[in-house]
Amino acid sequence: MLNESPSLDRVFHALADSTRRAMVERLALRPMSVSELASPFAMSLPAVMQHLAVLEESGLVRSHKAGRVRTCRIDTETFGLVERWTADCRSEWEGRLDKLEDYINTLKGQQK
Amino acid sequence: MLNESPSLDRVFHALADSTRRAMVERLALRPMSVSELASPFAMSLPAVMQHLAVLEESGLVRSHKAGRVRTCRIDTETFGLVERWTADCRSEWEGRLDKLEDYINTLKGQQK
DNA sequence: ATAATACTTAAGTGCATGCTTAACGAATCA
DNA sequence: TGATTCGTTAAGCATGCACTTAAGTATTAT
Repeated sequence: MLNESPSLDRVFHALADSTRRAMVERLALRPMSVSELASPFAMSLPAVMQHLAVLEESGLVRSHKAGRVRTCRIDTETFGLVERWTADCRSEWEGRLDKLEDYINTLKGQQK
Repeated sequence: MLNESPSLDRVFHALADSTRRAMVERLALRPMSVSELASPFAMSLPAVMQHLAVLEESGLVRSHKAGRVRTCRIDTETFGLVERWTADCRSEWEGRLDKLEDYINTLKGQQK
């Protein structure tokens, strides 16, 4: 706990932008080229490239170039980081609630 | 899909900072006052307050003041937003992989 | 009444982010 | 070969972010 985790910083930051989330959603459907990925967005290609760079640095997306076309795909592994962190938090407070419930049940038991 | 979702923007942005994640982790253990929440961090109280404001605006944390002490607690509901978005993405690409697997199985069937 | 506690507000600073346009590089097509 | 297509690099700009210090305001304790 109290982990600095710069990689979680990068992943959450990458997902904190609706354009980048939409890119991730598109890539969840299937891998695609940069220009196909960019097509629905009302911004310049360089802007899309910068978003793509953020996604790649976070580990959420990988890409490789063949000829003049770069194909991008989701890296499913990095998604696990987010899922794991949220699950850990949840289990922490649910554990706490369970203990509270146990305590209440103990009180009820004593009343009888 | 292709949802703008400013609330997801806010939630992910709130979680994209290790101090704020640590605050969430602390509050997952139990509700606490601002100064207790702030105690492990090597920064000024106003800085902590600003992080708290970001967390509250995202919906991840609620607080109320009694006398001179403000007590903060996690709002578990907003966590669901993150869990739901990631689960939706995952099911999208897993659905795709299932379909690919089906297709491969069909090919195998044809070979026999 | 005084002092200490617990937060709050305001203002300022340096650096990061999300775009833009303009120019360039390299692979494919006619 | 010369023109397109697909992507990349560079520079610049407005805005936002994560702090800081300094100076408040209530509340509670002595």
